[in-house]
Amino acid sequence: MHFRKTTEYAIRVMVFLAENAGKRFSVNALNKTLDIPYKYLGRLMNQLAQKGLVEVTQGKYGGYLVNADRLSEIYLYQIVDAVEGLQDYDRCILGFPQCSDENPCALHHLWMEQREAIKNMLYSNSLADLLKNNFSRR
Amino acid sequence: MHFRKTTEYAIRVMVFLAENAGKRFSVNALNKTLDIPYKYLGRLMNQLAQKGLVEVTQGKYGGYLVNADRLSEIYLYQIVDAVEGLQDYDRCILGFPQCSDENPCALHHLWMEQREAIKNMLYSNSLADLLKNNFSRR
DNA sequence: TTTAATTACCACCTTTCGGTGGAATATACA
DNA sequence: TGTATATTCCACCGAAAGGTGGTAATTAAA
Ligand code: SF4
Ligand code: SF4
Repeated sequence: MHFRKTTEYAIRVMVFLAENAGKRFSVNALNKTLDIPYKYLGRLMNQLAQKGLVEVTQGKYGGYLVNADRLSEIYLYQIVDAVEGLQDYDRCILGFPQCSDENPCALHHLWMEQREAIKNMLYSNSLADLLKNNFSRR
Repeated sequence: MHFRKTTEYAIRVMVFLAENAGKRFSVNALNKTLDIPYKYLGRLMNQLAQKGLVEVTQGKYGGYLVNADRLSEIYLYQIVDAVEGLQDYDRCILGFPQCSDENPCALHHLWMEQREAIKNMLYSNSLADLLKNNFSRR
């Protein structure tokens, strides 16, 4: 029960860029401060740029940044979605075809409760919320 | 964010055996009703048996079972522990070395809340609880 | 216009997880 | 004692995730 390593990397980077909103960082710089493998990070940043979560400038003195005025528009679920997709959050633990809220297996309620809590956390917190330590929970 | 497939398999089997407590099932029988690859399931059952979560009898008419009077002793965390270990549940999402409850990153509180909720769910529900739909949550 | 710093792209390697095949061993019972 | 039905064990296969290397394209500025 965990996020993929790549997802952790992505969150790490995004939180860092949010804390330094407006400043531009090269992969090299990010690699040094964030302890994520250089080449892998490069690929990841490219992905995040293509999904529109960070702005990129190429060439010398180029790099990645997230603008301060976008912090409240970028939610955690978008970061997760960009790297590992959101499918798993609607998939069931036992995967029986016949099941539903009306015809649940022994774990249904227990499991749904946790899943919904996590989904809710991802959907209700933007980067701005994180920085404010303004954690909305419900 | 998901359990390993193997963990799902394990929970599936254990819940099934709990629902049919006392009855013995061969891998073949389990494979047919639970839709888990035959050989892989065989290996998994062996693991569960070695961890003491199921009783096994070898040879003809042999198979696996869980006794009715053990249902209240077998907790979800034991099943998870038996197949994927519990390490991930104490590992942090960002993995910075300097962090703690006193010196948290922007995600700390948010993340800990979910992690603890899941751990609590695993630690406070036995197979007997599942069957009773008697979900203790705190 | 050349150079240095940087992203973009593509192919490949490694590790881990899920899955398979086959033979050895155990056991009930005819 | 022989046979059928099981588990057990070991080695291997395949797919997916994580990670690396090399080179082309892009850009600022000397
Ligand atoms: S009842 Fe719920 S938890 Fe159980 S298998 Fe169906 S969707 Fe999954
Ligand atoms: S502060 Fe908490 S969430 Fe953040 S890196 Fe440390 S342990 Fe993880």
